Amino acid sequence: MTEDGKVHLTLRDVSEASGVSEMTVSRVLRNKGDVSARTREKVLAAARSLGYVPNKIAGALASNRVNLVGVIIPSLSNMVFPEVLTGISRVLDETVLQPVFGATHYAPETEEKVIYEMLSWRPSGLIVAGLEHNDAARAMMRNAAIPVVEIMDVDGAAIDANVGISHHRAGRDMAREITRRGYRRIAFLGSNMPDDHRARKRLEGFEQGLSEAGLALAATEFYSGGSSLRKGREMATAALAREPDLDFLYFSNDLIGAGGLLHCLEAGIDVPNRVGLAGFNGVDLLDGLPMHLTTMDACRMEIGVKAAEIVAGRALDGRTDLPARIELDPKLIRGETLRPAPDRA
Amino acid sequence: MTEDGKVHLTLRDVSEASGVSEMTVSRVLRNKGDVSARTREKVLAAARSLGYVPNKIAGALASNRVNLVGVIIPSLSNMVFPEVLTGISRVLDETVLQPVFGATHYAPETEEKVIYEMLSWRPSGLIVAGLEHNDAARAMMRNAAIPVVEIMDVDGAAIDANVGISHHRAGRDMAREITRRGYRRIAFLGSNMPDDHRARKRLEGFEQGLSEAGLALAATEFYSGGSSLRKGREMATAALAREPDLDFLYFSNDLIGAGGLLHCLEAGIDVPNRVGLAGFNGVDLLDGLPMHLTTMDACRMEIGVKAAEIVAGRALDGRTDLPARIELDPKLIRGETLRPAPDRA
DNA sequence: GCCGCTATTGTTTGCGCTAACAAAAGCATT
DNA sequence: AATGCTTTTGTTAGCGCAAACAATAGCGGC
Repeated sequence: MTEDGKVHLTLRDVSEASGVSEMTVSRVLRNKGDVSARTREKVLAAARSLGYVPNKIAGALASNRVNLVGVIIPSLSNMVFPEVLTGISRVLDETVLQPVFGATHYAPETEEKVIYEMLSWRPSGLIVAGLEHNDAARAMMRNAAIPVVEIMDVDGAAIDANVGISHHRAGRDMAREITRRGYRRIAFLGSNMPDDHRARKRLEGFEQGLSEAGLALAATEFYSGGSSLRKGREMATAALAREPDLDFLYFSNDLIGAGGLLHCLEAGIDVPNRVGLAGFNGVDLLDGLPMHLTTMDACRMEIGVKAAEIVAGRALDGRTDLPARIELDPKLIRGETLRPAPDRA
Repeated sequence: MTEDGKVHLTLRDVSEASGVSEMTVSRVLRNKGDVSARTREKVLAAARSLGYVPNKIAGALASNRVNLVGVIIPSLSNMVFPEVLTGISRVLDETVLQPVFGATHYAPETEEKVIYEMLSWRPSGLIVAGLEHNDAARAMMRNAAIPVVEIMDVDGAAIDANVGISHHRAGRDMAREITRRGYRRIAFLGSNMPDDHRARKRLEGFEQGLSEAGLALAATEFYSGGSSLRKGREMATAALAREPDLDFLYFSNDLIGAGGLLHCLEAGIDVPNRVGLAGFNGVDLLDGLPMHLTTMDACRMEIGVKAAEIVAGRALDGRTDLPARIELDPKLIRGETLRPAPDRA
């Protein structure tokens, strides 16, 4: 079947092969407008036998509509984002829109470039992780005249719409849970990436929560590069060596938290009584460790769903009634690395 | 600065603002052809102050060149693929090409749709995971007249170029290592997805390797859904309950393997003497477990790099001297869950 | 068979840009 | 100042498709 020879098949080829006008072919292939069943069959048969694939570049230019949604996140290898992407896909799959992904690697200049590239394809919407962008990026998104949803974080001013959790609050709430349970010598262990604003905000909120209880961080430990169990182990080891009387380790994510937990268990430390631990994210990949790590769910899937709903609703249905800001509730997952709370009246 | 008002800025707007022709603006923004420094400055200033973002849709149509490379993989949330994507990005970042990702969720019809969508954007190349595709997908890729690289797997016939490892061989080699070390009651534990052809090939190779030693699988255990430590634990528990005299558990990936390992350690089983374990992939995220899991490196990063090099070399430099098939060597990572090999003459 | 409709098909135009070619400007040499 | 170059800028046409409008076919009622 599938003739070669021609390098680029166009509507004209299908039109000639089926004996109708290009416009009719176009209508058949897009299911747009009325076409008689007989003609439709003829056209589809011709298109199929030629192996014709429509040229969306030309279609987009002619119709001034591009059914793409740019999704810009720091990293594809961070376990945090796949779940957000799943939420986005789940919603967009029900529409004509398609997500296109770009990664910034936590670098503002890279983010600017990625946004520029995305916008140069004139997408129907943009979903961007975080509220921090450089001026150029911010200006481009403001001028783009498409729905822009900033996700993950709500601590700051959004350009357009915003869906996420307050990382500041997440940190503060965790601090309250920890202090309320009687832990007093508390360490923070996390990444030292200056552009991981959400981790920074959690730390700030955490410190605020501690200070409300009259406490300050007893130790901090930072690492660079990607997370892994090993990094968590090393940090826990180092922190406990330096400050042996620590009684709580708060990690900036679950993977390093799990590593820290493994270290403590191996070292024969009584968890959660002698030392408690907590992470962040609610990564269920890790469910299955000897002990459930205390963590806080970041509502990742739901963030993706809500963000996609806003983009789809606005871009496709022209809805203007959709919320511009959705703050979700990170929920504490108690696990077994946090002592039970004391009874209170 | 950035004037609003106009919804769509075009070259003409920049041209009028800077007092030169559209063509000259186009040349400046693409760094193409000679433009005097003075004109260049004028144009760039105008473009910047207007907030102009070129329209790649129009550019691509006019030039018949689209600097995108479609990358089609089963899943973004499988820990296996981020590393491949990293390899691809690393190479393409040095070129004008940009990767665009699509996920098939291991469903051939979804794959067909994703390939169709990708091709309708007329990309410069395609990188597709696996060698198994339905007829329509295969025909489209054959007719696309662009470089198509099938990755991960080399056990089968490729459409165009092919980079990967032999999963059949990986399974067989692992069986040889295991039997050589004296394990005899061996179980396979993996996913039951009918369309995970690479896992299937590993199992087939594994069985062949066993039969060379006069053995057969003593047990199999399958799961559905995503991998997690918990799944691995459950499968190990179930397999050992059913066949208490098993002395080896071969898992189809590292995550479930790690779960199995945690179960064995907790149950007080002597690893690797009473029971040995192995996984597949070489996921270094998990480095940091109480014991290093034996596994086999799937060369994921290198697969991405080589595939991208082939696409870039062919699409950009018109090179025809690039290899059409690259088989990489999966390397055994011994870890500590496999007994030492007996000495041999 | 003619009218007036609706269902179906066709024609023209232009989306915003770049390739190819055309023209003009700059500049040293004679 | 005219010549022959190179460098810089402009003009024309068309990429493949879909919107808007135009035309034709089909069909029932009289």
